[in-house]
Amino acid sequence: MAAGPAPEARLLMDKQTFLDNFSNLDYPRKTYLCYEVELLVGENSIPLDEYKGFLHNKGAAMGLEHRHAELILLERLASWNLDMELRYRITCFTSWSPCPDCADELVNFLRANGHVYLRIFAARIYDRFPGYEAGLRALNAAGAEVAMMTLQEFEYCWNNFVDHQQDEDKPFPPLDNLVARSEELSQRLEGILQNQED
DNA sequence: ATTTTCAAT
Repeated sequence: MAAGPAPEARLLMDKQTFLDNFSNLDYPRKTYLCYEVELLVGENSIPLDEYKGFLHNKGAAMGLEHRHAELILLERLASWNLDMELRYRITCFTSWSPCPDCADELVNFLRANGHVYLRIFAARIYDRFPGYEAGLRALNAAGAEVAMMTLQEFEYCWNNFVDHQQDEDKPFPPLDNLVARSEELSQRLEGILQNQED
């Protein structure tokens, strides 16, 4: 077998895939999720690059199982067998915020794994199903940070998860209205999280 | 200028 890439070489996301799926001005019918893990040691955090990557939901090809992105993340997490004696922070950048069911699953995971802290930055609010607000609040109440992606997170993802070999493509191309839309969504999310409906 | 949402609310 030919020598493969070094173990630390990770697959990066195609530029256009990122732009198409993380744009907060569109409504793609799939979800991408970038994730990274840090080990928390005292006041410090150590990036664990072997647990850095991205995934997307498993679609609906006839008869095949479909699965939301968050559930795939939880499967990967389980496979890593993170040390229960240590503390970790998982940061996700997801193109759609978690649906109510996925929010429940994440809450269950957090309850069972007190050594894992979770941060979720979403490009858009997935408000298709009733209960999405309560789901986001439940996540928040379970200790997860839930926020919208701002320009800072878009740039971070671009620099850390996206393949832009050519120099001319290096800086994140600021999409029209992306920042304004992000601010709008952040205000809306803040309202959702502060609401005490349930 | 528009559109609408990880198949199946």
